[in-house]
Amino acid sequence: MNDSITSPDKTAPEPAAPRYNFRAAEPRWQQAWNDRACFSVPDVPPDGAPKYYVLEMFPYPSGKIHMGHVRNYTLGDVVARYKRARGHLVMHPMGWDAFGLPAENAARERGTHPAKWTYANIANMRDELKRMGLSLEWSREFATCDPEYYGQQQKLLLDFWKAGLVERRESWVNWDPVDNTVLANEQVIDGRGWRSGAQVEKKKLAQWVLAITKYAPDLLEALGGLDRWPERVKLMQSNWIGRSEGARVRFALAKPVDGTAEVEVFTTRPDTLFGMSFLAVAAEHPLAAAAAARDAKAAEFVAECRSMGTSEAVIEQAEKKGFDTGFRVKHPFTGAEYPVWIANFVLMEYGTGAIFGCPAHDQRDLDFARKYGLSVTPVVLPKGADAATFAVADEAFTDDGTAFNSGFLDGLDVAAAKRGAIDALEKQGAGTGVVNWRLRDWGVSRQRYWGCPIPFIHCDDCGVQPVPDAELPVRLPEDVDFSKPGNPLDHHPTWKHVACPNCGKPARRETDTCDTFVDSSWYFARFCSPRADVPVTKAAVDAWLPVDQYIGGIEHAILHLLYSRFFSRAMKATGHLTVEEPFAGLFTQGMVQHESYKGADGRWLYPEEVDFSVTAEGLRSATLKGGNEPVTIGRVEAMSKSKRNTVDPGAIIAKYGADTARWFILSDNPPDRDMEWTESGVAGAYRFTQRVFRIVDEMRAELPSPELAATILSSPVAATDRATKELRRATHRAIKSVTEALETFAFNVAVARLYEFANAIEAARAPSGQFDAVALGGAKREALETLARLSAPMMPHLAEEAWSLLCPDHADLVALLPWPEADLALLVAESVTLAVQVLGKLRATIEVPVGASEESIFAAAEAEENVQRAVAGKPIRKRIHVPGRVVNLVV
RNA sequence: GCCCGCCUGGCGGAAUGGUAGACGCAGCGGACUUAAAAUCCGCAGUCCGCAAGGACAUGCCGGUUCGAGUCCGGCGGCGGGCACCA
Repeated sequence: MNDSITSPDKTAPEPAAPRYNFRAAEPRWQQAWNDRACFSVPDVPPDGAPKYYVLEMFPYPSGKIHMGHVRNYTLGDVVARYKRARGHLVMHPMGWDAFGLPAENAARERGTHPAKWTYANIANMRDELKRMGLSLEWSREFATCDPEYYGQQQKLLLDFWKAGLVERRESWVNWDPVDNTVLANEQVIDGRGWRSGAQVEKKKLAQWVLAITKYAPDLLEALGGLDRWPERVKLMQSNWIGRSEGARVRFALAKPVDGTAEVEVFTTRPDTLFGMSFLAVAAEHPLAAAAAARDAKAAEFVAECRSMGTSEAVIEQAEKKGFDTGFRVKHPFTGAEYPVWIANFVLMEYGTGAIFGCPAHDQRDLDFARKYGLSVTPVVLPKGADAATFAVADEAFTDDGTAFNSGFLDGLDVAAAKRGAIDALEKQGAGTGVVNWRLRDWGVSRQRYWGCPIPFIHCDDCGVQPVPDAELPVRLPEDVDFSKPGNPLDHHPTWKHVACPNCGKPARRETDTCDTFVDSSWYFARFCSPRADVPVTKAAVDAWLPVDQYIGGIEHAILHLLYSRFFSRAMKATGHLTVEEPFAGLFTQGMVQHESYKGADGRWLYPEEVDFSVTAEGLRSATLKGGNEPVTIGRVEAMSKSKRNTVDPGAIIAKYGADTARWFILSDNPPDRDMEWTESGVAGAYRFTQRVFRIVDEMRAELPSPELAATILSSPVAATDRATKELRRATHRAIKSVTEALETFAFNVAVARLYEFANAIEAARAPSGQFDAVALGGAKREALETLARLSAPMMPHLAEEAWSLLCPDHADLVALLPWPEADLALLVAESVTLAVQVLGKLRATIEVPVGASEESIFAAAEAEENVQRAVAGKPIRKRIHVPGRVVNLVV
C-alpha cells in the first residue's frame, strides 16, 4: 500500500498489489477540472487567440447513453484536449436534441408529461456523460425544447419568412399513418417512415416549406470547397441534390384534352428526339386523370399505380407497365404523331411528370417498347458502326456516337446534337434548355405537440400573419391531453385561439410544429452565445464559426448536414451569420458492434447472460450462465436492443473506469470503421491503465526532482550515456509519432505508439551493460512525464493521477499543460540496421554506423555469408543504396 | 443497374515504392504461488529442415520497377450509398 490514493475500495475485493483506484481518482480529477474551469472559453475570444471549435453531434435524450455516444464523444474529446494542449482556445459544448416523438409516446404510454420525461432523461444522461471525463464546457448546455432556444428559432423562422425562404404551400405530402404526421422525402426510406416503419401514404395538405431549392446550385458547388469532409459524404450530398442538364420540350396534343393543348416533358437527351416512339406520363399527371375520366380501364391502371407501394415494385422486379391513353402528340421537328401512355415508372415529383421515350438509347424505354411492341429507331451511331446495318437488340446504346436518322442533327456528336436540338426547340418556341434538380423543398410541418411551434396566425380576413416579435416565444401549453389521436395542440381548448395581430378579430394559431431537423440545423451556432436574447450574437458566431471539427455518424450524411448547410446560408441571408459553411471539417465514425447470442430456443441473450470457454480444438463455445444450456454465438453486428447485443456504458465505466472504456474504444481500429466491442479487449485496456500506474508508481522513487532532471539532461553526461540516449530517443520518437497519429485521426496508431513507449520505459528500468544511473534518472523522469502528457487526450484521469505522483509539488493540471515538443536532434541514432537484398530478396541485415560511406556499406553487405551464397559468384551489375533503409545488389 | 470504398496471421489492425505482419486481443510454454488471480519472462504467418537455412505468403491474373501490400490494367469477392431521376 502506498498512500490514500491507492487504498482499497471497500465495495470490491482488492488485490494485494498497489493498484490504481479509478473509482476514487476519476471523480477527483473531474472535480479539479471543474474547479479550475479548464474548459471554459469566452463568447468572444481575445484578438489573435487561435480558436478551435470541436463539436460532436448532440444526442437525443432517450434516457441512457449508448456505446455509439461513448465512441463519438471520446473521439471529440481527444481532438479537444489535443488542440487545447496545442495552444488553441477550444470551444467544446454539449446539448440535447430534445424534441421529438418518443416523449409523446412516453406521455401516451405512461402518462408522463413530455417535458418531465425529457428533462429527467437529460439529467440522467448528463450524469453519465460527466462520468466519462469529457472536457466539455457545461455552462453552454441547452436543450432544444427550452423555450429560450425554440423561441429564438421562431425568430429565425420569421426572419426567413421575411426573406421569402418560408412558404405555406398546398402540396402532396408523405403521410405516416402510424405517427400521424407528415414526413420529408428524406425521411421516407423504402416507402416507409424512417421512425415508425409504417407504409407512407400520399396526401394533399397545406404545409410549411423551407425553400432549400433556392440554394441548390450553391449547396452543390460549395461541396468542392469542403476539403476536410469525407469524399463519400460529399458524393452522397451531390447525388441527393441531383443536378441534371437537359431540356423542357412541349409536345402539342393532336387534339386538345379538357382544354389543354400540350404536354411538357423534361429530358437529358434532347439529341435523341428523332428516335422518339412514345410519350409517357405519371399516374398522377393531369393527362392520366383525363384518360381515367374517359376510360374505366385507364382509371383501373392509375389506381393500380398508386396502390403499388415500393415494396411490391421490388417484388415484381420493377416490371415496366403502361397503358395507352389513345391521346396523340405531334413531334416538334417532324410533325409525326406518337401515342401518349401512362407508365408506372414515370415519377410525378421529378421533372415534369412526363417523358418522351427513345427506346434505342434508354434501357428503361427499350424494355417498355419491347413489352408493348413500340418502334425502336436508333439515332446515335456508335463509333465504327455501319449506319445501314446498326440495330438495337436487347441493350440500349447510351454512349457517345454520331447522330443519324436525325435530320438537321445528322453527323453531330451527342454534346453538339444536344445543343443543336435545344437551339432548334428555342427557335420554334417548342422548348428550352434547363437545369433540373432532384432536391425538393423542405416540408417542415409536423402535426405533433412536442416540437417548436411554427410562429404564425391564421386570420380569415388577413390571411397568414407572423406572430409579432413581442409575443415570442410562442410557448407550448403545458396542460395537454394525449388520450385522443392526432395533434394535441389542435385539440387544446384555448391555446390556438388568439386575436389577429393585424385586425384584432378572432384568429387561429398555427398548430403545426417544426420537424426536429430544424432544431438541429443551427444549434452549433447557438452554442457560441447560448444565453443571448437574439438567435445568435454576431461577434460570437463570427469569432467561433465555422465548427473546425464536427464528428458524428455517417447516418446523417445527407439529412442533417444538408439542412445545416442550408440554414447557414439562410442565416447569412438574414444577417445572422457571416459564414456559409457550418462545418469546415467533418469526421464520420463507424458503428459499435458486438457478437450476438441465441439460446437453445432461439431467444436473443444479453452478453452478460453468457459464459464462454475454449474447446479442445481451440474454438470458443458458450453456455448460459448458471447452467449448461448451449448458446449459439452469432454474427458481429451493430448493437441493437432487439438483438440484445448491447453493452451498457454505465456498467463498463463502473467496472473498469472511464479511461479504460475510452482507451479500448480508441485502440481497437481506425475510428471511421465499425468496431467490435469485446470483453477481452476492455480487459486488455484495463490492464494497460493499471500497468501505466504501476510503472509510474514504482519508478517515481528513483527519479530526480524536475529541476534536477532538467539540469542532468542538459549536461554532457546525458549526451554520452548509451542507455540514457536510447530512452530519450524512445521518448522523443513517441512524441513525434503520437502527434502525427493524432493529427490524422489515426487514434489506434497513437495508442499503439504509447504501448511501444511504455514497453521501452520498462525495458529501461533495468538496462543491461554500462549506464550512468544519474543521467538515466533524468531520462526516466522525462519519459514518465511524457507518457502522462501524451496519453492525456485519451486517458485524462490517469494522466492527471500519474502527473500528480511525478510532480507532487506542482499544482499544474495536465489538462492545462502545453503539448510536448519532440527534439528531432535526439532521434538521430548512432547506427542503423540496413536490409541487404540480392535481386530484391532479403538475404541479411547489417548494422552500420550513421554516416558510413557507401563503399564501406557495400563492402559490409557483400561480406555477409548469406549474401555471398545468394550472389553465388556472379558479377554484381548494380548496387543500390537507400540510406537508412536498404541495400540491393543486382547480379 | 449506376456510383463509391474495401480485401494483409486465429482476430482487430500497422507499414513516406525499400527488412510485410508494428501494437493489441486470443493462444502456447515457463517463473512466482499451497493454489488461483494478478504480475513477470519467452514462443508464435504457412510449409520443408535437427539446425543453419530455404521456399511460399498482403483476394486472383498480368504489367511497370533494382525492389510492389503500396503504382497501372484486368478479374473475383465483400461492404456501403443511390435508384424506375427521364
